[in-house]
Amino acid sequence: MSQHNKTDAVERPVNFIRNIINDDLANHKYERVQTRFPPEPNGYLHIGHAKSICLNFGLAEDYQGFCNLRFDDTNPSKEDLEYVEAIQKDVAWLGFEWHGEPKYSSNYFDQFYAYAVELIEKGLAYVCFLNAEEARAYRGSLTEPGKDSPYRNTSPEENLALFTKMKQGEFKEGECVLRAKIDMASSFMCLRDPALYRIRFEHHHQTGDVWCIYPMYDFAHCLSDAIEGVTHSLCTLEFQDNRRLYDWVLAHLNDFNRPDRPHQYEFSRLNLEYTVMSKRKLHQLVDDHLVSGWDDPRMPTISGLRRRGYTPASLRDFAERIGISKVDSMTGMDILEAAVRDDLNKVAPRSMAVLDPVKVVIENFEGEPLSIQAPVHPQNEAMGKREIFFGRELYIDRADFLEEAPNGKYQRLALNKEVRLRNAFIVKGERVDKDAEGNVTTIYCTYDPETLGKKPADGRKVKGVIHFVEASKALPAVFRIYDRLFTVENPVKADNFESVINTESLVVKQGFVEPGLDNSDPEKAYQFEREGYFCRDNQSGNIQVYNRTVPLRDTWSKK
RNA sequence: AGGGCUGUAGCCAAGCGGUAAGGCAUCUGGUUUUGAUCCAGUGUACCGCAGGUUCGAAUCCUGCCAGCCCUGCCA
Repeated sequence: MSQHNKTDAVERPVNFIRNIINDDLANHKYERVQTRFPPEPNGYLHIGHAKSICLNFGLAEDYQGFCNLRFDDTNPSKEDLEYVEAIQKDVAWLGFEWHGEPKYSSNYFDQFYAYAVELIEKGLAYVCFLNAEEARAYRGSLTEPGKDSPYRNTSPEENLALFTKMKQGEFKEGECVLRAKIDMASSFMCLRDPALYRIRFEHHHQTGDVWCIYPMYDFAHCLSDAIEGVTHSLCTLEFQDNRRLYDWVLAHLNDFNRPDRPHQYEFSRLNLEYTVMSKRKLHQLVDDHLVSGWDDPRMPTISGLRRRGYTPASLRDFAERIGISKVDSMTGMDILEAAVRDDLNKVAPRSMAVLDPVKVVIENFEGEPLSIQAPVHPQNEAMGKREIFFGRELYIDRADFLEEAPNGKYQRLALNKEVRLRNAFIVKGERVDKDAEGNVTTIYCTYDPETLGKKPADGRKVKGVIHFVEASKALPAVFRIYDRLFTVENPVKADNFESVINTESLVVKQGFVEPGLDNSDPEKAYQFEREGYFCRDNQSGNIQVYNRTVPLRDTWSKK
């Protein structure tokens, strides 16, 4: 019990929130840690949510507390069951377990109502009949104080009666709201008598039609935290001002005016280069058919990244690498890509695929294709062997052949030059056939039969290695090569963000894979050697369709 | 005089008065049947700027500059 820290050897990087928690525990402000991940079910989760999920659930794990999954469902006009289901799936896929059943803010609607009544009784809330435009005018501006609503001094008794009528549906939508009575001159705009409840005759996905008044975020969120016993309520920077309202509400309710009530802390949201993170923009991409859906592999959504081939481990590692702070930052894709490569390099079986095939004929090879046992992972023998073939007709990638080697650094196939075929023999380019346009149609080679699994006996050096597939056994396959969705680092800054979409963010290629991939599983990662990490598309059915997750690191083509 | 925040290497990010961690990227060697991996090495960071306090400041104080957020009956 002496340490509130780790349960295992995993050391997570420190951040200011951990420092706060450590202090709180040391000072006995709390004796436990409880967090929550509180998505609004109005869209799919993206990698920015993954950062928050890893933070909240990670803290709960490390401090042996727990973390609730709570749907912040206070606005029935924007929310949908489709999203609550998708969100649960994504959180679970990331590998986190929420505490007990999923929670909903709507579970607490009765309690919210009772707390609203308490505020009214204390003369701290009133029913206001100013319409939306009037309320805006009364609010003042950033530099001028607002004016008190004419309904501000209604008696608690009268307000109670009015609020009851609101609940009973006796007023029209927009006719009135319940407001907190705070300070119309506050420099925090959110403290200028904020609305607590509004009228919405709307069907709610959890509570059906029992309510026609719905609480606002600022009222519902702090109360949900307090009701659940959350200790550290973590959110993003734009809620910094709202913290004053969060504190005000809890401070004025008898149940929660205690030192161990929840406290809110804000960290900066994730911004990733060459993509967008706001739900509005993501919705726009989907609705305008700029992508195939929420799970388009180019989307920064968790479902998109999953379909792209990202693993839960890689996303969690990414979250750890970028850390938590309060700086407005723009994170580079390189960190995300480094995280997947690190994971996939360790776990992905190796295979060979030719994405842009050109035929090779081995002139001195006769007979049936030869079976060869190749390692599934050259650095991990425990992963076993796989069967590949070598024969008279092969495919290699067009990019791996030039009639004439351009310089001494060139390590691929050329006429009169030797190169090793990965996992097989050394071959030498002899001559080519071309079509009318001058494109190479067939490369004729000879192979050295003494070089399977060994270097040439005469000691000659053959530096290059290229990959191939044997033609008669190869499986036709489609490859989807993905690139960044936008052409600029920060699409939000563009005048029209649709004009800055990368038209080459998806390039489809037709080629071949090894026969062993016949029944590869969707979403399972493979390394196609020298090409990158790919996974079978989860919607491709019986056709071999592979999505490129990320190419291999390339320190050579840039030179 | 509106308020709330933030400014540490190309990008993330530790540091909380004792003289700048780490990751990514970069570069250089070595190993290698993936120009990958792996291994070793590699950074003069005016710690936003200017003053001040101190034996000593990225860390404390003052002023300035820059960026982000706040006037939904959205979250």
